[in-house]
Amino acid sequence: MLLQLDPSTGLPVYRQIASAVRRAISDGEVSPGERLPGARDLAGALGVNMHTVLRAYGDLRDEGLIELRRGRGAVVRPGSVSLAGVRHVVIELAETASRHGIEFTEIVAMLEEEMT
Amino acid sequence: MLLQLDPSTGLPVYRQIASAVRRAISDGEVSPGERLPGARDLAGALGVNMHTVLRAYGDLRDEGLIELRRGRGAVVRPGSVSLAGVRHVVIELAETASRHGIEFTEIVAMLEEEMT
DNA sequence: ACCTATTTGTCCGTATGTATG
DNA sequence: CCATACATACGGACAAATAGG
Repeated sequence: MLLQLDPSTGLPVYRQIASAVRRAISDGEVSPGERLPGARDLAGALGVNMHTVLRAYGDLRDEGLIELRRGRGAVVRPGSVSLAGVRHVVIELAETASRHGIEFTEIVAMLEEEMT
Repeated sequence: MLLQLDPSTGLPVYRQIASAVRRAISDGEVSPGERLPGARDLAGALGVNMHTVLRAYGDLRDEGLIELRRGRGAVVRPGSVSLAGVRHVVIELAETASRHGIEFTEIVAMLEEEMT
């Protein structure tokens, strides 16, 4: 799993890490059951603090993509492939909407039409 | 405004037309106030029936992107640039969700987290 | 202001394919 | 396998809006 940060985007580092992991799961670079790199290792490789990586991992856990247990590290959960792909587009939509100043309720209305 | 159909996708022609027009608006190839090609002309150029184009135009009108009046044709509405961009991502999300079998309510929950 | 020809979307119906029960 | 419903695409006729003289 190759991971790259881009300082020019202005996006928080922990979000960039989470996005990169989501993409890796969605693209099948890491499969359910596999372990992600340990927080210390990844932090060292990226040149950031361990807690920054852990914040990203925590978000991914809250989204249901990975399991996080002391001693075992971060393990990709079954079903995460679909979730990661969808989550990626959800985030893209949220960013697009806020960029254009469109409200959440309006987005939901548009989505409801489209998903009928 | 150049428009191209792809028969291999299996997507309904009227949807392909609507998508292409949305992208053209979003990319600034046509600006608010400008006229879209008449339904007969565009249909002739694409080799489809006039009503197929009109169905696409009707959908775009329902989305608030264009105005449709007989005698005058289809005119791009102000504010359509933002709307077109957002709508494009909304459709992408709807397709991704259905492909992965994820329900509308679940998508809304994910979106709410993200847009807070 | 008037008339008329043209442009253009709207409304009627029809055929075909594709799920659905 | 059949019937039903639905969506897609096409065709012809119609009426509103527009443009030119």
